Amino acid sequence: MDNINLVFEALSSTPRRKILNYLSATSLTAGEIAERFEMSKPAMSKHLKILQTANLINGEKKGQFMHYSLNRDNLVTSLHDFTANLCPVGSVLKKESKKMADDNEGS
Amino acid sequence: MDNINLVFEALSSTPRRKILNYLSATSLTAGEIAERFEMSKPAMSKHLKILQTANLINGEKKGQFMHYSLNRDNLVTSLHDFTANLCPVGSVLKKESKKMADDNEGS
DNA sequence: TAACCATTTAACTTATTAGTTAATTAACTA
DNA sequence: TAGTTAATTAACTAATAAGTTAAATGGTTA
Repeated sequence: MDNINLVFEALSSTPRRKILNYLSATSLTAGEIAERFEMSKPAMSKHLKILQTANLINGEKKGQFMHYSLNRDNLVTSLHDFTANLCPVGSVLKKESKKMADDNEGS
Repeated sequence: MDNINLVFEALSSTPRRKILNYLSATSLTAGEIAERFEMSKPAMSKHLKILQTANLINGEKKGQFMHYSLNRDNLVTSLHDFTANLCPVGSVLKKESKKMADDNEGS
């Protein structure tokens, strides 16, 4: 399956989007993530695998712990590429983009 | 179901994303869209309904024809809002945004 | 080594999704 | 009015997704 397909498949689940939100603050182990949900560890493990296969998160094994972190780059570029294909240059996307750039001017 | 949920649910299907691509070029009737797929009209009708419920397309009845068009605004703002929540201000999103703005400078 | 802990895999069940054909609704036309 | 066309709804089937518990894997520690 190609990447955009994997990305949208991964993002279609509310718990998976919630996982990404948790990981946007900090890296977490599989167990720490599971703690934040009312769901078994095996179920969580599947969600994490789906996110990792879509390249939206990275997993790194440290001893017996699996540390997961957000892969912002692939998330942003995937969604950006998708949107860009649907939006003719000079149209909505451009306005949105300019607005974003302007909003962040001072930071 | 809240809108972001509907949006990602709608976008998780390859045929539905393909419909959006067709509609990015021009508005089309339900029948014209169905022609472009190897799928029955009822199946297509369901996909169109899902996209409309997510507010990603608009449907307008003209006589016996149903004309569908892309709702770019909701698509772009939904994905933007989602991304913005996951990306701390001043980080990847900002770079992406600036890049987009720069790329479009001349247009 | 033996017991323990974190995580994943396997096997399975249930719910949901995506498609089909047949029937219905509504608009158009001879 | 009768027949045709466009689109949707209804009823159903098959494939997929999402969860469960039990078992396996691999690293840690007494």
